[in-house]
Amino acid sequence: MTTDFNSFFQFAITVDNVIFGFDGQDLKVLLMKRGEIPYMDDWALPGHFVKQEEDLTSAAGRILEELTGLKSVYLEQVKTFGKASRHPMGRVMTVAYYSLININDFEIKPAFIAKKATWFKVSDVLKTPLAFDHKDILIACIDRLKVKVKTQPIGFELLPNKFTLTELKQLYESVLQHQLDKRNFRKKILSMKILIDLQESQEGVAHRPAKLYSFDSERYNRLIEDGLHFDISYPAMQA
Amino acid sequence: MTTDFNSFFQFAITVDNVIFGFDGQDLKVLLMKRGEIPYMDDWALPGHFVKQEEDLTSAAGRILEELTGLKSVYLEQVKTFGKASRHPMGRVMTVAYYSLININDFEIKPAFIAKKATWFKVSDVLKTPLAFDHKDILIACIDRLKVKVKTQPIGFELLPNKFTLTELKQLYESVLQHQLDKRNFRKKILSMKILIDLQESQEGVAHRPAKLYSFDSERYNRLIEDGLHFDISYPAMQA
DNA sequence: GCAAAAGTGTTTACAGTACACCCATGG
DNA sequence: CCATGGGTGTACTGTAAACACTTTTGC
Repeated sequence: MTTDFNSFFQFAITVDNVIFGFDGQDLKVLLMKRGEIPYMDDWALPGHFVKQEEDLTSAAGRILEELTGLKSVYLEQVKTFGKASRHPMGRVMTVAYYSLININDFEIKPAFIAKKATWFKVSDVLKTPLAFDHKDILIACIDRLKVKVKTQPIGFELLPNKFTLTELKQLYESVLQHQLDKRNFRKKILSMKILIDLQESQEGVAHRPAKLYSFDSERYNRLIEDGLHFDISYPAMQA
Repeated sequence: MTTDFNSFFQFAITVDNVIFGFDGQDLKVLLMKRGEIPYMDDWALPGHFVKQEEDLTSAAGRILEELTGLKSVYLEQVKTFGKASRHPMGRVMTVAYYSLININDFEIKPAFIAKKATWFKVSDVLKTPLAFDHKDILIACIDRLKVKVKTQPIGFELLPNKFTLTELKQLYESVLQHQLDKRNFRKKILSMKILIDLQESQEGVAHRPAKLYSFDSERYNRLIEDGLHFDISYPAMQA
């Protein structure tokens, strides 16, 4: 009975992290070039083994911080992948997380530059193979992000503190893969009253400068309690 | 390096399964009385260790089938719980699934009767303690079910093949914890044209017998491709 | 004929949609 | 003065919401 019991304790757990960023134009994902077998030289999601005394959530945070230096960013567990054959070196399950970071706050830590951590356009990565089952993991995280971004104000995590409405719209379009109508989008967002008008404008652009806004999370929380329905849906489409 | 690597392979993985049923009145969950330490004699979710050569998904299906004899029921992975301290006997992560079964199809397998597998009203279980972190797991599964049932036609999994519109409404009310307006609910469901009118009625009830319907999944799939939005939301409320 | 649940329509209000032109700036 | 993207309003349409009475059966 005891030996039987011990035989179950032979799994390894990894966390793989789909780190999303937004460059003002496209949704991006951070990949690393593998320096070891298996899948040597293939692109892979950043990830690592969970340590014996480490909470799962802490492991996810650790991976992100080791790589980017960022703490307390948006991090959400998505799904656990556990096919017996998924890892050639043994029985390894992986728990997929995704995180949303402001691409400007970020610099790749020196220790990881050798591993060629790089941003890729999500749409490009979907066309190329990745190590292990990382393509499946990426797809699961994209799908979750699409659902989540429509009903929770997490899109702001991908933007700088100060942003324009056009940037916000572009962000939603690149995540949802749908065009949004400019006037309807502005009307909807502004009517929620969850943005602070910073009374500032862009500078040095060769066109009428856009107003800058920031997200008012305290106000958002108050409004949610009063029954606000945050919902960005893409029936507001355009040809 | 190799020893280091092997040191990661000391986790055990379990699957815990929140099995939901519906008795026509309330949403129910199946619990088992633990016959061993830790948490001897406490109520717990059905679950078991994942075996070395077993896919995670297969393990979830196996647990369900061993207990109920049911195959190919609705089964969805929800979340993995991995606090280092969550299991007193060692490092055990658990992957939570929930499943939806038709309570009439079901009988507890003899091997499990000794373990006192029993249905409880979900609303009652939420008021009592459970073994391990199973309360957290249950809550996560309820939350997921609430979200899912609104936008996917999974509620039918909990009903007999033939059901009345009142039963369907009662089901949604017990899952969503909101009253729905009778006329608006009927109008909405029937306008989707995803139910087959069986041209039969209840028998032996002491009031006007209700018409029986069944869910037309093929038609549903066709309509979804044509852009049907399945959405049962509870703004259709009543005092 | 009474109790109990099934079944049925209309009106109102709000939110989603479609759509085109003027404005401010840099070069 | 031209190119570029920023910013604005209105009319229409469809769906959600509120709401009360009649019907059918068993006893």
